[in-house]
Amino acid sequence: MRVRPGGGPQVRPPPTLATVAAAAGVSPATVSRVVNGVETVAQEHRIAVQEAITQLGYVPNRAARSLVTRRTGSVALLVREPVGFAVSDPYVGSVIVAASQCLAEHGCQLVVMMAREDDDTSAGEYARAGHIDGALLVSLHREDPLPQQLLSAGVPIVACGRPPMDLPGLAYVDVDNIGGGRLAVARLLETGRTRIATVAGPADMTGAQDRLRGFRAAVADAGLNPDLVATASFTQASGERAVEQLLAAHADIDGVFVASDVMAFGALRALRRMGRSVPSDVAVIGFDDIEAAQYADPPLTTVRQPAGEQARAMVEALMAQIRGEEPRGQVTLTTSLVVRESG
Amino acid sequence: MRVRPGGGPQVRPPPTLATVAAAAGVSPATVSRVVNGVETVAQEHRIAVQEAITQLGYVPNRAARSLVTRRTGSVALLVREPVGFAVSDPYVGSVIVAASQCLAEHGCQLVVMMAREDDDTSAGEYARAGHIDGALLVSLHREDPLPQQLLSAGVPIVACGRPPMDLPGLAYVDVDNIGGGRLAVARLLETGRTRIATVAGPADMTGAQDRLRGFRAAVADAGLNPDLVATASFTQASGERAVEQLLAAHADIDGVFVASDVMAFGALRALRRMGRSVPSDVAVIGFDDIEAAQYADPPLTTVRQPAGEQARAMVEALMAQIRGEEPRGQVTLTTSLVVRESG
DNA sequence: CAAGGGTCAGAAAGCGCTTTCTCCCGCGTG
DNA sequence: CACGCGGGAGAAAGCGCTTTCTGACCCTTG
Repeated sequence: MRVRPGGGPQVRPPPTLATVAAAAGVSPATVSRVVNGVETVAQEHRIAVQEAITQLGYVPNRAARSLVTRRTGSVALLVREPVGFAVSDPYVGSVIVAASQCLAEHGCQLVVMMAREDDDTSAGEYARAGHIDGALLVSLHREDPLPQQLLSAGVPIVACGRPPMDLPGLAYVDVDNIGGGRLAVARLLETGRTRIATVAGPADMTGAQDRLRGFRAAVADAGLNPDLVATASFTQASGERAVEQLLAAHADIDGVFVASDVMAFGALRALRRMGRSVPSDVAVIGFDDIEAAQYADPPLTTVRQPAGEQARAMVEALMAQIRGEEPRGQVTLTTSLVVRESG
Repeated sequence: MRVRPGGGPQVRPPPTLATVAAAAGVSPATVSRVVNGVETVAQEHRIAVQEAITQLGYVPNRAARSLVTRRTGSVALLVREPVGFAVSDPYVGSVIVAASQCLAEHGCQLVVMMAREDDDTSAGEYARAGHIDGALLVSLHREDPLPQQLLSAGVPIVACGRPPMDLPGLAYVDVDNIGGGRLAVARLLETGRTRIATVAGPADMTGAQDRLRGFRAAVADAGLNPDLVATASFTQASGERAVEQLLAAHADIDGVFVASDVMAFGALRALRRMGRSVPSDVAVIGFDDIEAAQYADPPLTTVRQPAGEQARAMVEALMAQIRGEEPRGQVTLTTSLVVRESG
């Protein structure tokens, strides 16, 4: 094919290393050295090359580079969730944004891949095809074979949150969910609540279970009943339903710890519908501190997890692994209480 | 470097085309033909190669392939917005998810890049470095030089929504925002509203302006005052403020068209705080039909734009361009009204 | 003045793949 | 029987880059 058939205006091919070398009057090797910041190049040549580069608008071809260096400069973010969840959950969204920013500082790109029911192997193959230097794993579920696959293929990975399966070598960055649950209960106790319930997340996600553990421990410590528990699935609708059930069974509940802000929005709605005022009748405390929490009605008191910090820690851990350093393994970040009006 | 210094378990390098060829007793060229589905290979060899591939777990190296084919199998999604917006705006999120799905069906990956204040050229360079077959542009602002850059570099692009700048060759997929604005007003009129206001989006975004145009036209057609307009920035907080201002200036407003669901949530909150009940005192109609709209209190009546369809159309248009076909140029999808309880 | 050492730049060998180009072989045809 | 033709497979030439190896040159030193 000499000319693109229906293609638009003819575009001349982008300049290559050789073009630059010719323009600067040096060898391709020298240009490569300048581009890669190798020190042993005479000042005079360095300048000539740099001028040629800017003048020609040269940009190194990544495919060619990665073919020889075995590094691609991109990192995958694998969301192991059947679609939509990732982007519909604001906390995950924040992690994605922050990770993307942080990777950019390392000169890396983020490739976002979501799980697909019909083709569960594609992510693994993609990684193994060498199109990626490493991967960030989000929303892992217990039976997912992917982490094991990547681990044994030697692909550097870091999980977001403590993974639900038992893989000793798997690095992760978690937040202190147990402590977060305790924090919420402590606040409810402080404000004089004595019938404290919780809306927990799914049973196969470690974060959700840890929050529940923290809740139970703190409530039991206070000598109260730790079994006012309803389970939901991190969506607003499920949170709404869970609170309805809780109040139907125990009309005297005066405080609820809801394991995510999005579910807490559902909880607020259910309470309003059932004629309870927040926080005077029932206090509500969420988890995440997503942006919308401050715009809820009333503004949501919540346990803050540091999305940005978590993303940053994950990226740093991953970059270290990619550089071949011994991974630091597991990191846990602290959570904190943000007091607003709901509880 | 013979051995990775601190690296984990030793991993043998992935099999190459040559490995497979040796195992199958054919030449590398034949393996390549089988992998790429070229017909002129004897059945016998084809089978031998396929067996060798599955047995060795061979995955083609994308960098090597793209070096020669000049195709990478990945497409960028460039969000031209200073961070966070993309993922915090559920509509954009839905488009991302749908585009990613649709691209996967074409065997392509999505690389998500957000604008960064400190390095505005990186996206353009990345694209020109040949790491990408084409790009989807989201949230374009008027002064953005990127589309022009990509266009003249010959990179196939498709914009999400009609672009705010004048670039004849730029393909895009828009939704009928004007019609959507009219739809909302028609509904408000139907339910007997006579003092109809709107919360509009930013002035430099075409979608926002088109919705406003539709609003104005329909209100004027009905012989009502088309100037009850407040401007906000597509965030919940700004929507809340805008409605406050509207009601402060015109206490008798009985219907509001809010140009996005997220802003409409803010509007609902402001109305509640100001003691107006929805929809009996003031009807509220949003735009987007994001998932949360049905969980609002009251459930939000809204103008639906087809996120999935839009993403799909964008991807198809882009793939056509990549294949070198004459681009179909501009597409506009219809919007529809989803009646719930708020208006 | 010769030998040794240190700097810096070019030549060239690939990285793993696709894609010509070439060749071989078996067939039908004049 | 010689010839041409075409299907199918291998040889080999790169794609654009990095990196080792080699070598030229200059400076220091005995």
